[in-house]
Amino acid sequence: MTTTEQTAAELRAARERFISQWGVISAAWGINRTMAQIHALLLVSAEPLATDEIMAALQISRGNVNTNLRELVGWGLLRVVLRKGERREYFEAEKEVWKIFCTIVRERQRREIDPALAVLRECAERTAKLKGAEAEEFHGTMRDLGQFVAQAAGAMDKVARSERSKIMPLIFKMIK
Amino acid sequence: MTTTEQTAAELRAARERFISQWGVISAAWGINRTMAQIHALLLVSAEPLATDEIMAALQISRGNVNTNLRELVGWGLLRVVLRKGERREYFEAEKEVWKIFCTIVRERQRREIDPALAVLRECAERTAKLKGAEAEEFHGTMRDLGQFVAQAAGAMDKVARSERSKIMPLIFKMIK
DNA sequence: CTGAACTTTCAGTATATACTGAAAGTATAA
DNA sequence: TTATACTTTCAGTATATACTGAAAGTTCAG
Repeated sequence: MTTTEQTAAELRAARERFISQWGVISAAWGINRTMAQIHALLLVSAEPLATDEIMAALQISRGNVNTNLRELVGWGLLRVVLRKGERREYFEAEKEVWKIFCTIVRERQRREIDPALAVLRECAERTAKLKGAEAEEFHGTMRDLGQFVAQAAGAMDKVARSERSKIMPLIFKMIK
Repeated sequence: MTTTEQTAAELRAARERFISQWGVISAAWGINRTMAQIHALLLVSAEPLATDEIMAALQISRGNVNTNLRELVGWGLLRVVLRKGERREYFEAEKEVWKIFCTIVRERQRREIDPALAVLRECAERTAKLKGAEAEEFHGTMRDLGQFVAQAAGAMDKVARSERSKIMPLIFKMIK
C-alpha cells in the first residue's frame, strides 16, 4: 500500500468515526440520529453533495435523506446549491463554527424555550390571586422558574446575536 | 361551591398543567417524559412524597416510578427524606432554581459534552500528520469544532460553579 | 427465625419514533 | 406533449424506548 493510499484510508476512517459518533451524541440533545449524521457528513465534505450521494454514503433510503435535508435547511444549517447545466440540488453545510452555534441557539430558543416560557407564565398568572399558603408557594415557584428561564434565554440570545469578535473577549474576561 | 373549593380546584388545575407540559418540553431535551413529570410533581409539592403517592398522582406503575426516582437522585435533583417511625423513603426536590440549573449544567457536561469532546480530539489527532488538502481541511474542522465546544463548555461550567450573587451581575453587565 | 413493609428487578408488552421504497408529483428539455 | 430527471409523499414496517406488574430481594421489628 502506498503512502497516499494509507493517508486516504486513515482519513476515511476518521471521517466515519466522526459521522457515526456525532449521530450518537446528537440523540442526547433531542436531534435524530440520521439528521445529525447527514449534517456531520456535509460538515466534513469538501464539496456539496446531492441526495444520491448521501444515500450511498450513509446507506439510508431516499425518503429519509429527503426529509432530513429539508429539516436541516429549515434549521438554517444547510444551503441549497445549484450547478449550472444540472437539474438536481446539492447541499452544503455552513462550516463556520460560530455561525452554526448561533443558528442552533436561536432555533432552539424559538422552538423550545419560548413555548416553555409561555406555560410557566400561564401557570403563574392563573394562580396570582389565589389565597392560601399552598397557592402562594406554587405561584412563587412558577414566577421564579419563569424569571430565571427568561433571563438565561435572554443572555444566550444576546450572545448568539453578537459578533464573535466582540462577545468572546468579554466572555473570556468574565470567566478569567 | 365555596371560594375555598374554587381556589383548590384552580390550584389543582394549574399544577396539572405544569406537570403535564413540563413532561412534553423535557422530551425535546432528551429527558424522558415520566422523569420530567415526577420532577415537576415534586417541584410543586409542598411535602416530600413516597412512591405510592407518586404512582397515584401520575397514574403510573411502581417500577416506572422507582426507576425514574433513582435516576433523578443520580442527577442530584432529588433528596431522599426519612421520617422517624416510618420505613419508607420520601423524595423531595431541590427547589432553588439556581441550584437546579447548576446541577443540570454540570451533569450534562459530564455525561454528554465530555464524551463528545473526546471524539473530536481523537478525530483531530488521528489526522494531524496527514498530507493533502482534504486531510488538512478535515483536521482543521475537527480542531475548530473541538476548540469551540471546549470554550463554550468551559464558560458554562464556570458559571455553574459560581455563586449566583457573584455571577449574575457580571452577566447582566455583559449583555447590558 | 418469621412475617410484614417496603424496594428492586426484569421479561413481556405497549407506544412512539424513525425509516423504507414505491408511487405520485413536478419541472424542464426536446 | 412526451420523455426524462429529479423531488416529495406516505402507507407500511422496523426499531428503539418506555412502561407494566408480578416475582424476587431486602430490611427490620417482634
